[in-house]
Amino acid sequence: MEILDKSLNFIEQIVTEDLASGKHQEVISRFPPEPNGYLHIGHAKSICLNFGLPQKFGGRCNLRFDDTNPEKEEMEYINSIKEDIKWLGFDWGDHIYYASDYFDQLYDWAVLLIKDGKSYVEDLTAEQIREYRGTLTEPGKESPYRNRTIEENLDLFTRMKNGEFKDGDRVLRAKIDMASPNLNMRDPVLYRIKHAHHPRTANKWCIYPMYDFTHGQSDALEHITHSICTLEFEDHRPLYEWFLNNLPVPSKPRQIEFARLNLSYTVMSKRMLLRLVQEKVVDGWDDPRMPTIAGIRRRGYTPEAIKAFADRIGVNRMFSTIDFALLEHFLRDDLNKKALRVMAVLDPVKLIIDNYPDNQEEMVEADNNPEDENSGTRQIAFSKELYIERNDFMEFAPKDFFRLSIDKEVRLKHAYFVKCTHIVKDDTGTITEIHCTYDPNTRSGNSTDGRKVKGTLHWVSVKHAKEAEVRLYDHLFAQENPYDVAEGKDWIETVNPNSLVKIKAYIEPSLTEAKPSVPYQFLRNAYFCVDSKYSTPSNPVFNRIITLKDTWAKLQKK
RNA sequence: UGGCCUGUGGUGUAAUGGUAACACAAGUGGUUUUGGUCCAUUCGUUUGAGGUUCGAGUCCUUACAGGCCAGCCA
Repeated sequence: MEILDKSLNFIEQIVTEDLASGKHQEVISRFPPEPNGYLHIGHAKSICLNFGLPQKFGGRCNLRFDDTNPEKEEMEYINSIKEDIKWLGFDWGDHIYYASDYFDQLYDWAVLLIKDGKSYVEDLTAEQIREYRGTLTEPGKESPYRNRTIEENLDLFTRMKNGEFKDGDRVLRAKIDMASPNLNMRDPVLYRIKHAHHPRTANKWCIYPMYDFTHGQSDALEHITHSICTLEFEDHRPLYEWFLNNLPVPSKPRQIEFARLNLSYTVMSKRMLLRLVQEKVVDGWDDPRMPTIAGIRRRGYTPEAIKAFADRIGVNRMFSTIDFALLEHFLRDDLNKKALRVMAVLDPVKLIIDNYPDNQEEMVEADNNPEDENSGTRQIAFSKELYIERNDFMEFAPKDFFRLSIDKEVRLKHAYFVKCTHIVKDDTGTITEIHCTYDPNTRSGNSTDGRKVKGTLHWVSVKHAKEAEVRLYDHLFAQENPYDVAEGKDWIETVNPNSLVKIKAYIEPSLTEAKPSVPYQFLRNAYFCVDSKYSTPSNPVFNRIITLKDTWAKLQKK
């Protein structure tokens, strides 16, 4: 067990107590996704928790697909989920399971419940069941079929399994308490008829167990010690325990609920994410704007940043919404350490050094990452004509503008000091050329006479630069809380229309060899990575992972 | 007008009956060959009321606020 230098969250405290009391020798958790969509950053929180516990206290975490609803589940999702968990850096070893592995056992237990007089076949329609269920404030009433004989129930349930009835004709229900203030205890449905092809059991079954009848027993079969789920299952805990207490299960797991992750400027509901995909608001589940693991991976987020984030936000039972800026902080923190610094100009304007020899070019040395002394240096071509960022020049500059202006001197990163002499504009008044002179004695970026400059600009050599498509991303939703929409309005209208802007940029030549998942810092601008889906050597595409903090932009807004 | 759960800076998380701490955000200074990084600094008596106690963010009562539940979804 590793040394715990940090206070324990409430679940870790429970685990610590269970280990200390001898109730358990190790912690066995499980991550139980339903393969009906892609995993998102909210799942990442759960994955870090469930896989983190055994890493910290000893034990293991099973991966278990909760595949009890064949109408919504697909192999594509199973595969993506496995890939995403691995990418985050977690390993389930041999412990991969499927709820469908337990369908036979579950069926036997359903029969046992019938024999014990604790469950019955229901003939009422779905709508009638709803009417009989009562409301939040009124008790339900018992079904006329509630007191069928055991023999009749057995016969009917067997015939349900044998496919003698159509979808929806009958269900199997537990016989608990129609007057319970907890709706989940008002004779919950255990099995429903679905003549559907299942991704794993194919056409073996036409009846499928409900979540409630599956989850706890699956946990018990796997000897899960702590079954961690989100808060909305809190009301299901009495039912979870009812099954464990009324069935001869091999172990008694404990369900513990925690609050799911909410993040500002995004949504975490699989239903909503699916709609964004289906209506092509985004470019698939792995669109770099999506909060899915696949999306943020393609965007260039790192597993380390996500894990540091998950660690910081903690685990509790309070409803809260985390500031997206906190996730961005951990991203920047990690990228700052790793990203190679390169130069690229996203909104170019030509800078011409009039006193630099026409056909001369020279190589200047650039450090790859000042945060990493082992990252080395590279050579960059410098010449008479360069591109710099349009917003690094201002014709009429305020005194706190450190960049280039007429008669002002700045440093070209890794190269020379240049001083602007004049500019050239076209008919519309747009600047087309910025003319400068350079000081040959400032090579590598420092003066010999002690002269200082306030500003340092990045640049690329016109002659040597390559073109690339650059995709600039912003929050997928324009408002902090996408759920906050006026009555009658559709949440999809809150999607940020500027969440993706594609531009053409000039990059330094070394970047044509960039590989996906390797982060770069385009100096003074943002972190980028090659897009794994669309980038090719001849047409490189870069995704903006996240901007650098920009104090100047902040000042300008005032 | 049922049941269950939760209330600590702007945001999120600690403090396990004994000096309210940390991170993010925001602001202000400093350093800097990235207006990045880094460093320093400012910002809350814990939802309200009552109670127990030498002592309460922590325990009790109550009010208020927020969340979840009436799928043959999970």
